[in-house]
Amino acid sequence: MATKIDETAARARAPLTRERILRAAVAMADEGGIEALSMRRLAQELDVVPMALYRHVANKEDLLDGIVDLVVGEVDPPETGTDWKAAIRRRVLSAREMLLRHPWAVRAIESRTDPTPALIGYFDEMIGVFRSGGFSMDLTHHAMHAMGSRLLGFSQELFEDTPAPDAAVDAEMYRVIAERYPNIGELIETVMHDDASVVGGRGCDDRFEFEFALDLMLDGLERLRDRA
Amino acid sequence: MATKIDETAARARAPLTRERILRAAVAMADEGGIEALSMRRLAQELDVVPMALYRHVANKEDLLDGIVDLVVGEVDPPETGTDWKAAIRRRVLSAREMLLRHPWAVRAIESRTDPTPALIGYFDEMIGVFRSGGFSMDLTHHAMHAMGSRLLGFSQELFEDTPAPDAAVDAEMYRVIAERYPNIGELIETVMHDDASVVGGRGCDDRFEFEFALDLMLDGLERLRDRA
DNA sequence: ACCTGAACACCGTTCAAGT
DNA sequence: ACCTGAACACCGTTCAAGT
Repeated sequence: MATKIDETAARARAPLTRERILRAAVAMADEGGIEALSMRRLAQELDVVPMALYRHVANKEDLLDGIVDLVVGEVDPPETGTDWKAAIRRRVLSAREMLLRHPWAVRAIESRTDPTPALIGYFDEMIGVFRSGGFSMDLTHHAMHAMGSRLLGFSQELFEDTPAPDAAVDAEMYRVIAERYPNIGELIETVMHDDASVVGGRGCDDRFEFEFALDLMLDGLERLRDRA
Repeated sequence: MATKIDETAARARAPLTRERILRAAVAMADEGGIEALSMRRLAQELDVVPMALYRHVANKEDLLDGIVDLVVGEVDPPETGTDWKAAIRRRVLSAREMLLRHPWAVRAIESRTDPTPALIGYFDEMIGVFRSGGFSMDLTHHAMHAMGSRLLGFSQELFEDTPAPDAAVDAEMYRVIAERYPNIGELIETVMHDDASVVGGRGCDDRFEFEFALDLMLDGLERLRDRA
């Protein structure tokens, strides 16, 4: 009887739309990572036969394009009426928050071969802010590239989610690391020490580090603009 | 008879080793992208039954760890005896060249949940260069984070491989883009114009843009070091 | 003890057979 | 015309049966 009601509810559910599919896909990726998102599991989640998805989505690539656009759309539009620096700063931090909400998004975006509409719009608006901040088109161009590049090549969030299940195991691990990688050992020691005051403080203050990099870049760009 | 010789040659081939498997995997990813790399295709390429790979590799994750370490190992070690700025600069450019040789590497590295040994070593050496350049441990820490972050959130190589098969199609596409995205339109126009002298010049000089960002960051870091 | 074929539990997508 | 079950060509990996 409960089953009967459930079935009725399922059948009465809103009809399948692209929107509904994309939202379910985002939820699925949020929950289990991008590799947990499959057409078949998605169909199951929506109480629908796998092939039904293909009426609203050309294929899986199209689905990925769709969810990328959905989450990029979550980034706040740039504020108008503030100076360029504050506007860029706010927007970049808003983008960062979106990426924290959807940890799979970076890789999903990087896997797109063609830029999606929302992505293009995002860049367009960003360029606009630089321009109205008095940047030449040339400098704006360089600025956009600079803001997008990862200078170490690899993301360095490598040590962020090292779990600390046991202080003793942790200490032993630290000893091993420090022996083989003296510079990292010293760095960890410094960060740990500075961090002693913070409650449960281990590792880095990611938000602080991100803003450090952001301000370094923005200050550098400002200097270049004023020099010209 | 040719078949007979081929079979003999195949059987006489070097025995399966982890090294040989990893090298073949890198070659396969180089050729067809990371999604073309499968255990089964790899085994086929090595004239071996799929299960034979599992003697040298725990599973596919282990294989990916392995090829990440292999390509990270291709990055030149930091020079000693030069100043910190030149050493960092050279090494980052060396890393960039590796990433251009292996376009799949960025995503592969980002998909690793735990840092691999070569990755840890890379960071350790980089930290060492900053330290011997007179950077405090604190500033070194921030510098490492700054060099690793992507401030636009998304990589911006989005427009780089727009093909130019037909000038007329290109012009039409440009008109459409410029109408909808005025700032990108203006940027493209500027870049195209500046680029007129370059032979076949379309799009950005990626190397220049990368060095622009790198120098912006390094100059900013130097200023911070000297201030302290 | 080592090796490996078959099998399992998945994929994305095609296509022909149903309504 | 629309929908969908079965099928196809793949995956990574387990496991039991072979040597």
